[in-house]
Amino acid sequence: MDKDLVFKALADPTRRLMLDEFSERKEQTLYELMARLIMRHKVAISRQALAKHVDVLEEAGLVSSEKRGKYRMLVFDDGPLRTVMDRWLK
Amino acid sequence: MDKDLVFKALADPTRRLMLDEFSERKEQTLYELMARLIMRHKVAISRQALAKHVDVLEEAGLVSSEKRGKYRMLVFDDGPLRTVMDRWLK
DNA sequence: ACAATACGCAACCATAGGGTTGCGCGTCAA
DNA sequence: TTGACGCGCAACCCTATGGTTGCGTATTGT
Repeated sequence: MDKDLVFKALADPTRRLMLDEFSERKEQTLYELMARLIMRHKVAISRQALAKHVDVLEEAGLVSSEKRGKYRMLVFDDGPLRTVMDRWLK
Repeated sequence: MDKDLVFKALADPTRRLMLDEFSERKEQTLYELMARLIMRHKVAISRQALAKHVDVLEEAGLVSSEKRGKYRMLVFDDGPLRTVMDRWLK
């Protein structure tokens, strides 16, 4: 696990909102996620922009994607978050 | 405490190295900190650049500065780090 | 079969942010 | 008092990155 990629993923407020949603629902399609961001957080964002954010979360190991038919199912993993902060809190 | 500012502060690798040093020595002058970054982490950085990073850490509440004569003493506070991750880890 | 849908890819734009250089101001020791 | 040192401020440069638009591809339901 590359901690730098995790912090890079956490740097953006939209991605942090995405993690908020994932912490409540571990599995979501990209469109479900977008709908929730719009409705619950009033985030105006395009599908492509959101897909880019998903890519960043994937590189950080916070999300894994799984092709299901024509949908791309996203699965949250909070593992990296649990380990990344041990650095300064001992 | 503004969590967004904390994540912004954590976004840069140089600032994370600074926190590494602060977690070992809570009080340091700017020059002490610079010397440690250069020696222990081989970071080549100017005083002004480092001062900017300190400003960001201060805005996040991770560091407070105290004027002592002509020196600026920096004091580390890990409080914000301890609370900021509760968001997704429950 | 075919229209709608979910998606990936690529080019492009605009801004944020990390870094540098240059200057000036206090502070302190000789 | 005067020179060296620690620092703040401001202008500038360059790259990373978040966002958009446009197009092509694959999958699905009717």
